[in-house]
Amino acid sequence: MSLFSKKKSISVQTIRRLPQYLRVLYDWHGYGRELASSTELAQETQIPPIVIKKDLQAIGAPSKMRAGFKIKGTISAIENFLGWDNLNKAFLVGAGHLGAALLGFSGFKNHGLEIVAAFDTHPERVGNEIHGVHVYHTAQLKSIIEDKKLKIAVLTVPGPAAQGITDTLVACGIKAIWNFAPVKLAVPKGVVVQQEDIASGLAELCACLKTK
Amino acid sequence: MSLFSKKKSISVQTIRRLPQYLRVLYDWHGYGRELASSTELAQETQIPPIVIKKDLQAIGAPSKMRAGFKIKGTISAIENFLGWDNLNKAFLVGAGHLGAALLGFSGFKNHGLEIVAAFDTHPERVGNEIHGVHVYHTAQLKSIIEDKKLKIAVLTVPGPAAQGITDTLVACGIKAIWNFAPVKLAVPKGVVVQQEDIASGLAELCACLKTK
DNA sequence: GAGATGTAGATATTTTTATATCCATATAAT
DNA sequence: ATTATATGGATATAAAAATATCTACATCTC
Repeated sequence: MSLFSKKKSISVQTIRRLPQYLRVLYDWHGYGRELASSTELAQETQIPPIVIKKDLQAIGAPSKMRAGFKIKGTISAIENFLGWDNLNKAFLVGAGHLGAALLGFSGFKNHGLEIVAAFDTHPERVGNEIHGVHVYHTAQLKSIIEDKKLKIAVLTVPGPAAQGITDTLVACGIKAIWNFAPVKLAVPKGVVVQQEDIASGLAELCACLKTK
Repeated sequence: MSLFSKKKSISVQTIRRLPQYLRVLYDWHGYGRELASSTELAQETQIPPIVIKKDLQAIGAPSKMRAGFKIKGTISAIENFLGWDNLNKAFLVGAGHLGAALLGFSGFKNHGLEIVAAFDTHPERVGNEIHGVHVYHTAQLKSIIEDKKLKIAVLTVPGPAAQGITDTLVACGIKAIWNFAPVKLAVPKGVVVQQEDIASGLAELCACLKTK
């Protein structure tokens, strides 16, 4: 029995469902509710109750046998599991339309992310503030990453620029990249890349339309 | 042996991978290449060659036994499967930051989507053009949907407004909704909703960071 | 207090998806 | 021509995920 026995390898799908639970639980918590059951969560999220039960079980959310799950405790369990209970300092590279949209999304504070800087190469963007976040020139990446101790990069540059920026980020010691460019990034082992591909969702929608 | 035997029920994951193949194939096609193998695609996309082989097999992409897959034919097969070989007229509701970013994304033309109208309620947005697309008031939804024979809705409104707009869209006969609001939409059977949840990807990234 | 009810917990089963293995064959090198 | 090689095709295996089933128990109703 090792210290690593805790690692039950929670499935990716489970992880992707957690934010959905969180949203509903936040809502209910705001109304002063204290307990919620899998079946109630199922009604709200349209996810089968058995799946919810297993997901919450997997991350060790505290529950009461008959009464369901404690809302406050479940929120804490999810936040803790995702590391959303304390803020990671992040920055954004590529302050174009999408970048600006992300900078304007206030919800990240609830998601463990605090975007404290933005970078771009366009002269008309550099030096401005977008939604309260200063835009630096990309040339300053290294110094500011070190200075502000930034950990997570949000990449919203055009596809052709993505790999070049990534190489710079890796050289700066960044270990986590949230990539919105439609490019598969090559990174050394130990660097986590989360690919956000808008086309995948559209493909799903279109395929569903065609077969229907 | 029915006529429906063709329906091999292609997996969602396969569908979500198709756009990745497409991007690489477009690129190679642009260079005048004619043949590509699973292993080559695997190198470029970092997807295991066996998966690629099965995916392309599943949608019936034409191939040559030894030489690999015909790039042109594979592109056609994917485009045809996804219905991306002819444009669907779409519109966008919610011309905020994210909406504007999507309107500025020219790539949709390659993805079977042509956004020909936008809607919003803010007086300062209504009447403007964003990236060449006119912004109408949401009150005009019904008439313009019918007038322009629009089929697909892209929903980029704030969460609280999403369900209300959805009800209107359903009443207008819209059958496909691409939803970027972090809300699970309730729709009648027969209406396809594709949920785009940015928090899921972030959760994946954070969980990956924590367990590493 | 007794029983009905709905819940989490644990386990088992099924389904889906990914991965591996072997084979026939077209191509390229010799 | 001959051989080596890399590929798609087909099948089999493994892994992952979803779903079902059963049990024990806390709460509620009467």
